[in-house]
Order: sequence, then C-alpha cells, then structure tokens
Amino acid sequence: MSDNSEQKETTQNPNIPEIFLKPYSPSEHESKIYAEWESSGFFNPDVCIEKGLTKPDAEAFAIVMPPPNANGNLHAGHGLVFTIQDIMMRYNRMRGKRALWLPGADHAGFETQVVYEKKLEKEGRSRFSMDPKDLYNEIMNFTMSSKSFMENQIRQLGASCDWSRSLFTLDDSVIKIVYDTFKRLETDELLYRGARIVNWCSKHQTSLSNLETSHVERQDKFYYFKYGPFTIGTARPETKFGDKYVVMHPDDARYAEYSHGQKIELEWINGPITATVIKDEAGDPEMGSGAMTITPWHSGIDFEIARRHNLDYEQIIDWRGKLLPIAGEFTGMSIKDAREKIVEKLKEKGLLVKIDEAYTHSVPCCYKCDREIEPQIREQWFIKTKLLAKKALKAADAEEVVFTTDRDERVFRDWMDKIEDWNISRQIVWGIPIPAKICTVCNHGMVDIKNIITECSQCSGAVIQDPDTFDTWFSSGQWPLATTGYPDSDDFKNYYPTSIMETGKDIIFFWVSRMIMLGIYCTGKVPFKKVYLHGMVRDKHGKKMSKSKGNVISPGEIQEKYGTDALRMGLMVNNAPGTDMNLDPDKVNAYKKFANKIWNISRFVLESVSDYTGDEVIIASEADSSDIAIISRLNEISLEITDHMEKDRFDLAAEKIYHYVWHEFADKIIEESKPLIAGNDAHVRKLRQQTLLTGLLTSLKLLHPFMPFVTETIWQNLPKNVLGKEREMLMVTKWPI
RNA sequence: GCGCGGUUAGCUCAGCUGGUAGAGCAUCACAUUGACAUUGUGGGGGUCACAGGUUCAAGUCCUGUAUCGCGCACCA
Repeated sequence: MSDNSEQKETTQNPNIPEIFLKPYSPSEHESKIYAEWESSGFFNPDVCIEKGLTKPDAEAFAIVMPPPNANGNLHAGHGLVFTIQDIMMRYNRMRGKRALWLPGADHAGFETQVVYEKKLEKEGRSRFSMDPKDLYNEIMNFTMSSKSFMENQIRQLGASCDWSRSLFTLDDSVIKIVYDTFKRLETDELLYRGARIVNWCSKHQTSLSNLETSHVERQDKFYYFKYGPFTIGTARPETKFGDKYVVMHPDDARYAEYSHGQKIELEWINGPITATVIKDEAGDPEMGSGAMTITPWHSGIDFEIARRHNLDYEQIIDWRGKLLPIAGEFTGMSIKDAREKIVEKLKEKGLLVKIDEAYTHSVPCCYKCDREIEPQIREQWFIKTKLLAKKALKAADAEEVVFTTDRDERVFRDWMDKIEDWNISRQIVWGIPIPAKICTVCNHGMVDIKNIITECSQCSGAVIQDPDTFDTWFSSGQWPLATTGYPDSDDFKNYYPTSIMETGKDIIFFWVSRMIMLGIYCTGKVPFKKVYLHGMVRDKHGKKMSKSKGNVISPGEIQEKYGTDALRMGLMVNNAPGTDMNLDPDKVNAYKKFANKIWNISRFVLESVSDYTGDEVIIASEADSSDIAIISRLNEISLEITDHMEKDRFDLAAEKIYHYVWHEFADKIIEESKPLIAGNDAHVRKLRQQTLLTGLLTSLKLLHPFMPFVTETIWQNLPKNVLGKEREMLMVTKWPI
C-alpha cells in the first residue's frame, strides 16, 4: 500500500463523514447550501411561523434592503451592505424574532441612464437622436438583465432575504404609491410647479438637485469692469450681456448718492443701455467694489434679488451652453470660447478696470460628468420640504428614529435645518413619468394621476403630457412604504416601522432623509426606528476604488478565490461602524484559513466522539472542574458576543468569536482534551466528549451569522447521534444564550 | 466660509463607559506526517502626532498646535 493517507481515511476514522476528509472548499458547497436555505422557505418569516420555528407573536425584526442599482455588477461596497444586513438578519432570526428582509432592485433613474448613455456613445449613438420610447425600452431590457444577474450575486453573498417579496422600483404597486403621494402633496399645498433656478447640466440635458452637484475648487480670473459710474466685479463676463440692474447694499455709504430705482444711461458690451439702481441687502460692501450687476436667469442669488424687486429675467445662455441672440456678435458661441473675446472687447472699449488673476472659488459641477453646472430658470415641480423636515426633526427629537452615532445624527439635523425646496423633475426618459399635463398655451401644470385632464384649467388651452420623469430619489424615498405594502397590507401592519435602516453614509441626504420625511408624511410614522450607516470600502491602502486606477476589487473574484465566508469576515473584523474600511485580500485569506480551521476542528471533534451515545453525562466531582470551566467560559463568550450584537458592534463580535474558536477552543481546549479522550477513565472521557460537542455546536451557532456557509455545511453533515435534538438546519437553530 | 473625522507595531486598521497596548499581513527562531495541503510554540518590533491640563491612574476625558482626509455651501 503506497498511499497511506487513503488507508488512514478508511481504517482510522470510520465514523467521520467523508466530506471532512479533505480541506474545506467553499465553491463546492456554497451554491448548494444557498439553494437549500432558499427552498426551505425560512427566509420568509411566515414559513417559519407555519413550521413552528417562530412564535406568531414574536417580536418583528425587519430590514428594507437598499435596492442596488440594476445597472452593473455588485461592487465591494455591496459586499459590505449585504454582509452587515445578513448578519443582522441571521442573528435576529436565531434569536427567535419574526425576521423579514425585504429585497429589491432600483431602476436608478439618472444613474442608469448615464451608464446607458456611455454605452450608446461607445456604439456611436446618442440618446438625443432616439425616440424616447425606444430609448426607454432599450434601457428597460438592459436593466432587467442586469437585475437578474445582480440578484444571483446577492444570493452568492449568502443574503437571507425573502425573495418572494422582492420588488422593483418600476413595479405598478410602487408607481401607484408614488402617484398617490404626488397627488396628496398637491392637495396639501406642499407641491408647486414653478419657474425657479435649477442646476442644469448642458451635457446630460437635465436639471439636477443640489445633491447631484459637486463643488470643485478652482482658480479663475476675476474681472473688474466699468459699469457707468460703478465698478463691478465678475468671474463670468459671458453672462453679463443682459445685465441692466446694478445692486448695492442700502447702507453702503459709497453709493449714498444713488437712490433705489434710479435710471442711469451707460455704455456696455454691445452698446448703450439703461441700468437701474437696486438697493438690496444682498449687496456685500466687503466684496469687490460693493456694487454688482445681476443675471437673474443664471444665478440663484441674482434670481432671488430679482424676485424681491420684481425685475426682468432674460435667458443669456441656451440649454446647450451656447450664447443666445442677446449676445449680438457672440451669438452661438460656447460660453467657454466667448469669455476671453468678450473681455477683449470690453478692454478695447476702455471698460476693463483690472483682472485679478488668482481668484479661487468653488463652482458647482455635474457629479457625473464634472461639467460646470449652468444655473437656468426652468419650470419644474418642487416639493416644499420645510414642513416635512420639521416633522422629521421632531421625530428625531422624540427618538422615534435614532442614529447609531451622534455624528450621523448631527449631520442629518444640520441638513434638515437648512433644507431647500426639492426639485423632483428630471428631463430624462428613464424613470417614473410625472403624472401631469402641461398647457401648451400658458404653460400651466396640472397634476393628473388618472390621466383624465384634456384642457387647461386656467385658459382652456390644449394640454400635453409632462415629458419629464421623477427624480429617482422621490420614488426611492417611499421605498419602505412600497416594500411593506402601504397602506393596508398585512406586512405594513406587521413590519412598519421597520427595525433598522442600514445603508451607506454617502446617501444619508439623498435617501435616508427623504425616506424619513416622506414616511412620516404618508403614514405619520417614521419608516425605521434606527439608522446604521456604514462607510466606504476602499482598497488595501485606503484609496478609493476606481476603474481608472485599476484597483477595483470585485466581490465575485474574492469569493471565488477565498470563499464567501472569508470575504464576509474580512469585511467585518476590525471595521468599526461608520468608518471607511480597507479591503485587503491578505486579510480575507486569513479568514479562508479560519474557515478551514473550523472545518478541521469539526473533524477532530467528530473523531473524538465517534462512540458518543448521546446520554447526558452528569458532572460528578471536583475532578470535572476543567469541563465546568470550559462550559462557563463558553457561556461568558456567548454573552459577550450577544452584547456586541445588540449594540450593532459586529466588528467586535466577529473578532471575539474568531479568537475564541481558534485560540481558545482549538489551541487550548482541544489540545488538553487529547489525553483525556485517549485515556481509559470512562467518565472523564465521556464528559469531555460532551463538553467538546457543546463547544463545537455553540461555536457553530455563534459563527453562523458571520460565516453562514461553512457553518451550515458542517452542521448538515454532523451525524445524528451528535446533533441530538438540535434542528437539522443551523440557520433556524436558537442562538446560544 | 460652516461642520466633521483621522493621526496607535514595517503596512492596513481595532481598542466600549479611563486601570500598565491588540488583530491581519510582514519578520525571526524552533517544532511538526500533525485534527489542520490553510499547523503549533515562542520572539522581535509601539515614549499610542505634539504640547499642556484633569486624575491615585489617560490611546482612552479637556484645551491648544501640527498634519492628512471628508462632508456641506446660490459669495457677485
């Protein structure tokens, strides 16, 4: 016999299930185990109640899954989201709660359309030359295939969510809720359609909310021009064609001789104009000369001044970023090209006073294409958010909703305090159409969720369907309502408000704030009792992952190489909640080794208890004190881990169980046990067998939320005499406490 | 401009309500056919950014400084 390992397997360990005779190989077991979980139906709390695993009156524990954008693969951040939430779910399910995790997928309006536009660009196509219906259908097909692909990736991460309740943000039931809310906001006079300054992206041809802009610090030239008797400063000469108002602070002594409303003839870019003096508090005497001209169509602050004094508005720059006929000889030029030429002309006319070369300011840019935002006036639907925000803050005061860190709560409150009206119109096709009619004569907008309006309520003119779609966050903001079946489903009654909202801190304003506002608005109750925000996943050196840097770590690759359990542990251990975390493949590899360690611990224990009868051994004497100590330490560890779990410190819980299993149970207890098991004192031997089994089963339970695959695989392969009265599926056993 | 966070072992990071520093990786020595292909034992390596303060006692609380990073923001 040349191969003695073969011999060893068959002769020495006849009672060890064959599966344990080689190292743990995640890929061999994971998909099979997931399929068993899924087909058991235990992800659905109703089934758990039916099968008697959960008491019908047990406390509810519900999480709404942040629906991932159905436009690409899962990234490392998703790995973290689903791991944290799955840990919460599995823990609470084992605690005996009615545990419900509501999955879904997000059409992700603008985000997805941008992804799709890039695809079109590569194919040499453009959305602007396509029929909107065709474009919509193409994006729908693309989204649907991404969605099903993504759902499988979520399964691979081990997510124990209830797929039977899965929802897509464009499902009819979602749209109905969104439309009803839209109508209700109108009825409550919290909605208006108005011409306001919006953030316009000239590339994407849509307005964006403030949150969808990012401010970029830049150094530009700052120009001073002669404007009649005044010197005015500007960083944007290309907007100045229509400037016919000059604004200064009423108390500015330098301009005391000029009175509000006074007309002044002066020479300007394209000839003589009549300017009007406006005294307004917005004029900052400290800034430049203290006098400024305003461009109400292309500046928020100027717009407000114009509104206060009922001034004229005139569009200077078109929707593509080109100058309109008001610019005279510059008409049709892009603003970028025009700037220097305009300055040149003003210089020739002797109107240039000076140029400040080192002027730093921050300019708003489209968060997708980094192009400078052009403020424009456009008719859009706005929600008056002040009242909604006030109620949200009140709920936070009353601790109806709490944040896991004070820091996050402060950030939330600051934003709520100074919230502005919310533009919910987007000029893109990929989204929920705004249920409204627009008058072709007077431009009046009418909410029309039943699609029955045929003429303008103000002028009887012909109407057309509003071509715009909702900001995706307006519908996402109602996601906890949609997933629980608001307003009258059993789930809504049983699970709303949900227990916890776990999501990335980067969307605290986009999503968390809106859910709280809209949840309270629709139901009178907060949508979740607790907010847990995690940080970003970065590469091993703390750098942001990006395709261009080539440092993207895809969860799939990591899972393939090290196993899902290892990835989950790598993401959890030592990663404090709310802080950014670095994902290091070496660290994940360490937990791959750990999974194998658990595997071998199990194998050793099974070898040691091959003749275990299942009869309880009574602790007889002081000689049994080491077994007593082991069991008592096990209880202590269980309590400590439970304490961490209750405080949402999964990072600490994960590290503790890791340490216990490897460096106490394996390194010390198992080593000590070897002579006892091999010895000939029958009582000592049997007692130690019992102790080892208790240690193993308890460890598997404590590990399960973190490493569900390897623990469940082991559990299901434990021989009957070892499992005793325990349930056959680890996922639904009771937490050891 | 307003606000927030970090600064702990060579690298990446933990360290809860204050009681003489921990993990992974890396490194060194020894052991090991071992339940462990992914093992064990032991070691080296930190004046916990700096300066003050509170305290019997401070990575841990307070104040300030330096430095890196982040968020928010309609400054012409």
